Amino acid sequence: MNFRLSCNKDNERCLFKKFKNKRQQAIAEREQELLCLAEKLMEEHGFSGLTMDKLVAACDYSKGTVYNHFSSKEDLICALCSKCMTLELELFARAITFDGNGRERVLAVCFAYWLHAVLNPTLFYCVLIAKTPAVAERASPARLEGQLALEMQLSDTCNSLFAAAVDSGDLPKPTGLPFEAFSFAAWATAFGTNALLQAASTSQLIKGLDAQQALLFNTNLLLDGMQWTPLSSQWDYQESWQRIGKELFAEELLTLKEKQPNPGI
Amino acid sequence: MNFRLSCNKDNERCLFKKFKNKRQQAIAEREQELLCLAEKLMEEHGFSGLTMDKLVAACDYSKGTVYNHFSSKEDLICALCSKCMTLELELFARAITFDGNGRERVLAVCFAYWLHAVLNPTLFYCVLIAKTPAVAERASPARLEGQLALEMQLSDTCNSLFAAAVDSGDLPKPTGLPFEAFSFAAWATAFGTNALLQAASTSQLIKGLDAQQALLFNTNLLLDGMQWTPLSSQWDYQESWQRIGKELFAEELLTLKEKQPNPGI
DNA sequence: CGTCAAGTTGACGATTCGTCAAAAAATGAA
DNA sequence: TTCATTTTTTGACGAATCGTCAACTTGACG
Repeated sequence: MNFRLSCNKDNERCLFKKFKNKRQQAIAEREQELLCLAEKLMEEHGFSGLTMDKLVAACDYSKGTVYNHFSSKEDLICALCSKCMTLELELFARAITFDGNGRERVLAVCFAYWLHAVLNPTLFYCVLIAKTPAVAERASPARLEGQLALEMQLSDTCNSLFAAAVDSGDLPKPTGLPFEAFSFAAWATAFGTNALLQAASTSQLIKGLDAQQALLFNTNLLLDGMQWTPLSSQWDYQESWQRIGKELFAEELLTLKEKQPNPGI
Repeated sequence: MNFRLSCNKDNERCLFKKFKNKRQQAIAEREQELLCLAEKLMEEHGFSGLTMDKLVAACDYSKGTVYNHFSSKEDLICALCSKCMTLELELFARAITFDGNGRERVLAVCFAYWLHAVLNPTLFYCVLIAKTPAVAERASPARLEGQLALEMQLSDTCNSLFAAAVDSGDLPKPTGLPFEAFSFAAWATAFGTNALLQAASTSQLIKGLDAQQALLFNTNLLLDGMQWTPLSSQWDYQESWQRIGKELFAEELLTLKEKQPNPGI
């Protein structure tokens, strides 16, 4: 039974929930409502503006009820982190359907990752902070479990792209290391680039670099290093990048333009 | 005068300080003392264990005095972040003296970066957290300025390696982008790898990967992608990595072994 | 010794966190 | 419907934390 719950076929899960107890569903909906509120609070009043007391004041429920959902402030942050990863997962699912070669699909995932980070800077930070011992230590076990499951789904999504590339021969197998090492490298580079660029907007250190350009550039370097064909010298990935934006994320890019009137250099 | 203070010739600065007011120096020393205490508190009681009240209780000074040093808790965290970067700077300075080719020196810097992150996990997290808007917003302007200066010194150190490589012809100039783009890519990859591996030790997601191996592997991929000669296929960088550890960081590696009895796989 | 600037102190009010006994609501049997 | 039982909700409360500030101490200097 436990096993069934943790499987990721949403239909089954929803049916199960609806059948057994509609009460539970109302609770789940309320949780989403609270999470949206929390996100809004964070966006408005900065990070430290997110307070349990404020959340209680902003919603129609009492403190006890809120604490029924989130066992602590840290648990709430982890919940936001999970929400973030769920959104990412959806974007990634769209990204890997991109009509192109394998490398382009990886770029599409990077595009999605970057887009999500820029559109939801607060949530992006939540993921960072949720990894922090202070937070992880105080979150509820159930929440951490859910988080781990999401992480695995995310990395599975990425791994599938690399596995396919190895199968098709576009990407030579690494010697002495599992092919997941490739996948991890790409993830680390994308993550590091996004994180530093987000932080850089604070510190204004790397002014000359456009975020999109930097991520595309860095990823291309890495994939070239893996000798994933076609190499960046043999293919116009700049154009692929544009095409990814147009064909997969037109709507999100529009939202982005509304948010930031001046879109880079 | 202001300019003189912000220059980085330590001698001048120290002399200036000592001459003008020995009182100031006592204060500076006390600040270091408080920072060490704060770090210890964080290590012992987890991240949220670091509390202004606890720091006050642990030291011999009153709350007001502590607040004379750090205008807020966030300011204290930023101070810890600066301490972290200062340590990194020292390690990097040692790294770039490595007796080898240019790529090896970059690896040495990566080695130093990794080593520092593993030896001071709490401080490493401070850097992450200090970038967070919540923290940056509430830190004192002076502190942020110092932090920025340190960041610039760090990136200058890295840039110098890449500039030298471009000059010597080992590294082809990037087309259409400043060569700092290379430096940034390496930084982002190293940062992302370290951060994810630190977090991974929490989430146990990437069990099969050894941290050192992963960082060496990822960096090599990236530098190969840049076509920085000699490529990893033409040179045994695994051996370079070992040599870096032996020749530059023997002492630190010993400390590491004492901390972690089981050194990877 | 007296004066004044600089530095120190810790009590204090304001927030925030998380708990828990009591009240309210939902459930189900008679 | 009625009433007992279980589940959920409530908000007052105590403990911890943050940051302030008026009073106090220190030490430099004439």
